[in-house]
Amino acid sequence: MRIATWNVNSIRVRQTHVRRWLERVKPDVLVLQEIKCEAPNFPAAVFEELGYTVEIVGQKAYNGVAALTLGPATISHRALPGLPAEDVQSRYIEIDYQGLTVIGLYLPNGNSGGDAGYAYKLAWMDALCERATTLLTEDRDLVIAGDFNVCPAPLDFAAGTLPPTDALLRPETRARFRRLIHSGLTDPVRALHPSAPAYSFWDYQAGAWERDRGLRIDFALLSPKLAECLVAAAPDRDERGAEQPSDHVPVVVDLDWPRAS
DNA sequence: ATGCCGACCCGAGGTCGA
Repeated sequence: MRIATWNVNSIRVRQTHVRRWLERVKPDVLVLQEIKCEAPNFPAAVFEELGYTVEIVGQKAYNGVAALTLGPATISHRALPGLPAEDVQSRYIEIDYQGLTVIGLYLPNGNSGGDAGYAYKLAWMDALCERATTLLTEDRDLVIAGDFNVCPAPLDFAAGTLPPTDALLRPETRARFRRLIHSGLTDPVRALHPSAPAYSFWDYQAGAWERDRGLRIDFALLSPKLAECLVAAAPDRDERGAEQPSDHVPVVVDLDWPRAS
């Protein structure tokens, strides 16, 4: 089982990149963030031709998430349970696929909108912790993947790229990420690569890619039984060097799951 | 420290991202 997450920064601009990547890497599941379009404008046929089922939680211009699965999947949630009903930002998708529950998310950045913008990020993280706890209590085999907009530790960002007050670094942000991990989830990239930066994002500006001044903010967290099946996990850095790339690269996790024995 | 780039809206230039 190969599971991947990718913030594509517009699926319409990046559809050829994603198609080529799917043909090369052949994940069973790919969750996408920042598709930046409503469902009717999502180029679903491009991926359906490759055998993927496409589930979309779209939004015009901003945000928007989707899940591509090899073969059928069932969408169970189009918004994060526990958020106010009037919240219209498309940042969450939850699907059932081959016995797995897969969440794809685009967590609020929290640097815009002043105090209210940061409070929204924290409320979002609180609701996510609640959702994770609920699903883990139900003993689901769970993957929570996406753009978390959190650098959990100093190793996860190049020195000097972010001020210490940045919403990706602030203590309240990191405490909530730790709470998520402590609920029983494993960060597979860090588990297998304890001392590698393993960045998943490089800003378009200031030569960030050329200088390797990146951030690790995209994750695919695993529930306990899935973590025991971990085989490989890494960002696909090569995609950042492509022509007209997204500022994020895919993060790919391989699991020996379901186990034969 | 920062919006230098790139995407969105539209059909100029403002807004957003991390």
